[in-house]
Amino acid sequence: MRVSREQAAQNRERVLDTAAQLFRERGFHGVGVADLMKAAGLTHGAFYGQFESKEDLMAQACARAYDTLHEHWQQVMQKPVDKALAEVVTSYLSPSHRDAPGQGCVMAALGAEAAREGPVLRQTITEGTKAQLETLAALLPGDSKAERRQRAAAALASMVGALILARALDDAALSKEVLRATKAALLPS
Amino acid sequence: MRVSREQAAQNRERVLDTAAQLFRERGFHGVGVADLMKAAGLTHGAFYGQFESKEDLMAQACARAYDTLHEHWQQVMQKPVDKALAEVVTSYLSPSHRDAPGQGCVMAALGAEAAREGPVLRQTITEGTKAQLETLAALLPGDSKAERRQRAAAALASMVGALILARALDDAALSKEVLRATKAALLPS
DNA sequence: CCGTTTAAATGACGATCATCAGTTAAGTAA
DNA sequence: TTACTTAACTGATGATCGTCATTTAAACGG
Repeated sequence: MRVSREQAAQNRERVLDTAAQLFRERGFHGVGVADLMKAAGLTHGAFYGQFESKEDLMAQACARAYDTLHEHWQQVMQKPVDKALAEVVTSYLSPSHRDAPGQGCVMAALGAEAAREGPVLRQTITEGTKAQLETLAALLPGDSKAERRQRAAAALASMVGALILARALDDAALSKEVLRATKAALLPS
Repeated sequence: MRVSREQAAQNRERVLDTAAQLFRERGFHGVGVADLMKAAGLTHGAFYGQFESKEDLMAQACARAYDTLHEHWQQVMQKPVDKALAEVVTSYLSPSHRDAPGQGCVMAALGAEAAREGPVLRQTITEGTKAQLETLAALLPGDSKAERRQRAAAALASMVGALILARALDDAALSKEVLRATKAALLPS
C-alpha cells in the first residue's frame, strides 16, 4: 500500500533512528536490512526506495546518532564550565552509559568497525568526532586553544577506551574500576 | 589426504595464528571459516576436525594473540622501569601499531565486538586484559598497589581509546594528534 | 472523479554463511 | 604387509545476506 508524503517522511526518520540504535547495539554486521526494517515496522522491500545501499544507511545513521549526542552535550554546555565538564565526564563514564550502547557514544560502539569501512562512513565519523572535540576543548583548562584541543583529544580517547573496556570485561568489579579510575584521572578532586 | 601427527599439530597452530591476525584485521564477522582456512593453506572441511565451532576458534585465537602480546611486553619489562614505561606507551601509540591491527592490541581491534559475544570469549578477553593491567601497574608510580592498579586501568583505557580513534579518523593530522596528545598525557616530560 | 505517481509489500536472485556427512588417502600400529 | 585410524578434502545443507524487479494500492494533481 501507499502512504502519505508526510507519513513516508516519518517512516524514513524512524528507520534512521532504529538503525542508529541497532547498529550501536549489535554492530554494523550484526544487523541485516530485513531485521532493521522489521524493527522499524516495515518490510525489507521498502528499504531501497529510501536508501541507496546499506553503507549509505550506515553513514546516515551515524550522522543521526552524532546529532542526537551533540544536542545533549550542548544542553550541558549551558552550565558553568566546571560543572559542565564534571557532568559530561561523569555521565559518559556511568554504568548506565556502559549498559545502553544503543543510545551511547558512536565511537565506542562502532569505531573499530568503522575503521574498516568505506570513506563515506569514516568521514561522517570524523566530522562527529571533531564536533565532540570542539565541545570538550571548551570545557578544559589550558593557556592556548591548541593546548585545550590537545587535552580534549587525550580526554576523549581515555573516555572511549574506558567505555570499551568496561563493556568487554566479564568482571563486574573490574569493569566499574576502569570507569572509576578514568573518571578520577580526568576530574582530579 | 592424511598428514603426520606432527604436521597436523603444525596446521592447527597455523590456523590459530592466521585467525588471530585476520580477526584483528577484519573483525570476527569479517572473516568466514572458508576464508580463514584458505588463508592457512587448507580447505574449509578441515576446520571442524580441529575446532568445536567458530566461537571456540574466536576465543582460542584471542588467547593466542594475548599470549604473543604478553611475550613482547615481558621482553620490554627487562629494562629499567622508566625506560620500559616509555617504550610500552610509545610503541602502543605509534603509527605503525595503528596501521597494523593484525599484529596489535586485541582490545582495540575486537573489544567492542567481543562485548556482544558469548561468555567464553569475554572471559578470555578479561584474562588477557588483567595480565596487561598487572604488567602496566608494575611500571607506574604510586604509593600503594591499589593506586598503581588504578593508574594502570586509566592508562590502558586511554591507550585503547586513542588507538581506536586514530584508526577510525579519516583525517591523518588529527589521527596523529590523538596519538601524540595521549602519549603526552601518559608520559609527562 | 480519473489518471498519474509512488511508498510499501511480495518474492526472488545469487552469494555467502556456519556446519556437517561422506569420501579419500596416508600415517600408524599390528 | 595388513588392518586401523584419522587428517584433510569434497560436496551439500539450510539459513541469512544485500539487492532488485515486479506488483499492489493509496495518496496526489488535474
